[in-house]
Parts: sequence; C-alpha cells; structure tokens
Amino acid sequence: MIRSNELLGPVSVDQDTQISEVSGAGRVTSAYQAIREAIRSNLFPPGYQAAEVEIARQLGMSRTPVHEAMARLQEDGLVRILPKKGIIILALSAADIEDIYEVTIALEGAAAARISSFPIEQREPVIEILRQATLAMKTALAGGDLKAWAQADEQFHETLVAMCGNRRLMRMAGTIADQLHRARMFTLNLRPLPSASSDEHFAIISSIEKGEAEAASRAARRHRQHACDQLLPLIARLNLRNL
Amino acid sequence: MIRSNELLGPVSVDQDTQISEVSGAGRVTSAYQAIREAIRSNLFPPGYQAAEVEIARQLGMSRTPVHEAMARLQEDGLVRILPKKGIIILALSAADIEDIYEVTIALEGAAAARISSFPIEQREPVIEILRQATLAMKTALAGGDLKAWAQADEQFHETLVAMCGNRRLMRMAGTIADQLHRARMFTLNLRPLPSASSDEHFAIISSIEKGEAEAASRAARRHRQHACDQLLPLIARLNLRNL
DNA sequence: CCATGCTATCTTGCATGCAAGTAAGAATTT
DNA sequence: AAATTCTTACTTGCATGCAAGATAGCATGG
Repeated sequence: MIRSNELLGPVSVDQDTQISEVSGAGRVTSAYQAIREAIRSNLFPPGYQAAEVEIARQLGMSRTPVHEAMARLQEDGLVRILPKKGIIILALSAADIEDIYEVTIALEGAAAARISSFPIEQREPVIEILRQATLAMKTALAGGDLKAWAQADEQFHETLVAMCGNRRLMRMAGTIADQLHRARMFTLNLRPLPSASSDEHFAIISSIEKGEAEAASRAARRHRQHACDQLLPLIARLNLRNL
Repeated sequence: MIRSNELLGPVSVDQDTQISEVSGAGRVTSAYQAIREAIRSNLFPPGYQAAEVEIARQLGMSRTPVHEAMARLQEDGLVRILPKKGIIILALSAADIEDIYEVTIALEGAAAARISSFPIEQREPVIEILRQATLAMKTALAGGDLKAWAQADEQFHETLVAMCGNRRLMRMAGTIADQLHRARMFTLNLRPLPSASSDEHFAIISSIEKGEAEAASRAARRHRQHACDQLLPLIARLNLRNL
C-alpha cells in the first residue's frame, strides 16, 4: 500500500510537506484545486491512498474542507472514496479514456458550432487565438518540442470551450479535460508525431471563419475522434494501467 | 422574501413539515436527492430562500450533510449559495434554457451514436424500450393526456442516455435533464401539441436499428433542437422568469 | 506450523460548537 | 420627522468531537 510519506517526502520533514495552497474563495475550493492539480500533475499518482487528515495536514486546514473537496473529486471521477477505509486516486482504464473522449467530442463539437454562429466581430478574436495556438503547434512540432506542442494543443481546445459562452458546457468540458491530460502526457512520447493535428485545427478554424456551424462541429468531432483512435490502441497495447 | 413557513406549512405544525427522506447511501446523498426533488417538483420554487438549519430540521439531520448537498446543488446550477446570507433557489433564464438544451443536444447525440454502434443483440432491447415509450407518447397524445405524454417523452430520452453505457455522459445528462424538467412542465399546456415528436423519435429509432451512428446522432440532435426552438420563443414571449 | 479470534488503530460520517460576516430594526441624534 | 449609528439576531464556514466500521497485527489454540 502506497502511503504519503513514501511519496511526498521522508518522515523527518513531515511538517514541511505541503502541497501549494491556492488562494481563492474558501478552503474547500482551495483544497479542491490543490488536490486536483496534485492529481493532474501526477504528484498523487493513481493508486495513491490518502487519508483526509493527512491531506488536511499538508494543506494546513481541518478535515472538513478536504472532505467536501474529496466528494467533489469523486463526482468528477478522479478519486474513489472507500467508506471507512480511505481515499484512492483512480487510474483511468482504456474504457474510461474512451468515455471521456466521447463526451469531449460531443461538447467540443457543440462549442465549435456555437462559436461559428457568433457575429463576425465576436468570432474574429477567437479565430485569432485559435490560429496562434495552431501556429505555435506547428513551430513546436518542427522544433521537436513535444511538450510545447502539447501545451499549444491544449490551449487550442481550451479556447474552443472557454470562448463558447456556455458556462455549463465549459464546466463539464473543463472537468473532463483534466482527466485526459494525464493520459495524453503519458503517451506523448510514445505515439507517432501528430503532424495531422495542425491541419485538422485549421479545418476547424476555417469552418468557424465561414460561419458554418454544422461543418465546424463535424470537423471538431472528427479531429478528437482521430486523436482518440490513435491513443486507445497505444494504451491497450502497452497495457498501461497507470493513467 | 419568501420564507419556508409560508410555503411548507403553518408555524403550528412546523415539527411535522418534513420533506420525504430518501433512504440511500448516506445522509448527504439523502439530502441531495430530497432537495433536488423538492426543486424539481417546484416544492422549492425559484426565489425560495432557505437556511441550512431549516432544511436540516425538515430532513431530520444536522447541518453538515445539508451543507455538502447544497454545495453539489450549486455545482449543478440549481441553487446559489450567498455566503453568510442564505441559499436561494435559482430561476432559469431563457439563456440558461438555451445553454442547457445545447449541452443536452450534444450529449444525447453522442448517446444515440454510441447505442447505434452496439452489437445487434445489445441494441435490440434498447430499441424495444424506445419504441414502447414512443408508442405511449402517441396514445397519450391521441387521448389528450399531456402529462402522460411528457412522462413517456422523458422516458424515451432517459433511456437514450441511460443505456449508452457511458457513465460520465449519463451523470452529466441526468444533472442537466432535471433542470429542463421544470421548464418543460411549466410550458406543457402552453405550447402547440407536439405531434411531430413521435415521428422524430421513430427516425432516431430507425437510425439506431440500422446501426447508422452518425445519422442517429444527427436525428437526435435535430429532434432536441426542434423542441428548443419551440420552447424558447414561448418563454421569451410570456416573459416567464419563474422557471 | 497454521488457523482463528481479539484488540488496537486507523478510517470516514456526521453532530456540534464557535467565529466572522450580514442585514434588519431599534435607539439616538440632528 | 429624518437620518444615522448601534445592537441583535441570523447566516454560513470551518474546526473539533464522537461514534461506528474496517483492517492489520498479535496472541492463542489446534
């Protein structure tokens, strides 16, 4: 059983092992974001078993906010609360990834469609950001900087949902996007160079520019579907469980 | 300001005003479901201002589970927690309805596509349920029983997402569907008879039966889009704020 | 040596207590 | 009478206390 001390530092410096606190609205939000980031960045890897009181200590707060944050994280599908036993960071199975992609495909498709139906003066700045991000992808790929490529790619997709104006969609997509992040980072250097991505992005941008909502939706969905089709066999073949 | 006593009963029987408790996993879930149902059924109408302690009393539990349930309900967009002031049941604006429909359209489209890609032996029973629900809609409509029609319609859509096998999608769609429920019930007798719905449902069923995922997705999306296009002008025209 | 039962400990679930912030209304002043 | 200040009651946010369940390890009996 993996315990916190083995991962966050030796016992002797236990008093110092604190994950960075995020100042925000309340302690619950603070805990939620901090834990989430810890999971996203793999500081809390899948299988990591934590106790509320331990995380609370690391965050410098009582169990209550951590308890509430964990409930939210379980809702998000990131952790599993085993009653009277503890909290375990969940791994993502291949089936999970497929489900997550399916939802992402649906939501991003809707976001692309919505942006396409904006008036031109509202579409213009969005298109500019999307284009910049895609160009950054191209240059990063040309320079062999996969990490920069991934970052630019994420910015493209984040922009797509962040700019669509539908808050519920944004929240849902955001929640789900974090879960993909880990899987994508893990397989980043394992998969073939994603050279087609830029073109697919440009296809999405082009449809948005022309105001063709249905085409933009389809292009966005096709793009994510391709990514999913590339990622899934990799995970299955390598029998990657720790995502 | 609307207070609980005015809505849930006179003061003299305060000790008896309890909203039905749902036995389940824990008190948090119990509170969540009970409050959610109270909102859904308009027992807690929009604008209703509640205090944690009051609801806790009605549910026969302490503030803590109610507090956590309320946090979830705020996440769901059903209530707003005003710090140090109270909890207010939110109304749905026309823009909210539009956003909700947009997400529903995306998710149900994905669900329909997924079901279409099932092997035939798995598709068969789903199709049967969908067909039954649609037939029930037809007979209800013929008999002028709008309430039965709405129930059958909801069953159709619930089945679509419940059977798709993607839990994340199910949860998201479920959360959002509840928010539509109120609006649909309010406008049920105000809108023209939804005679086209059955045919659109049959179109969805047909595509699923043929295993045409993309067609099923499109049919499902078009159907919900039509419903949205019918509902929104009504809400705007009647200046309905209390949804 | 192995199996079985017991105990000590660790876990969450929830109730309660306390602090801090808000608003409404009473009391006071102009 | 009107405006202003102060008090008081009520709200959530969070810490803490306590109970109940689960587990691991030890002791005990075979």
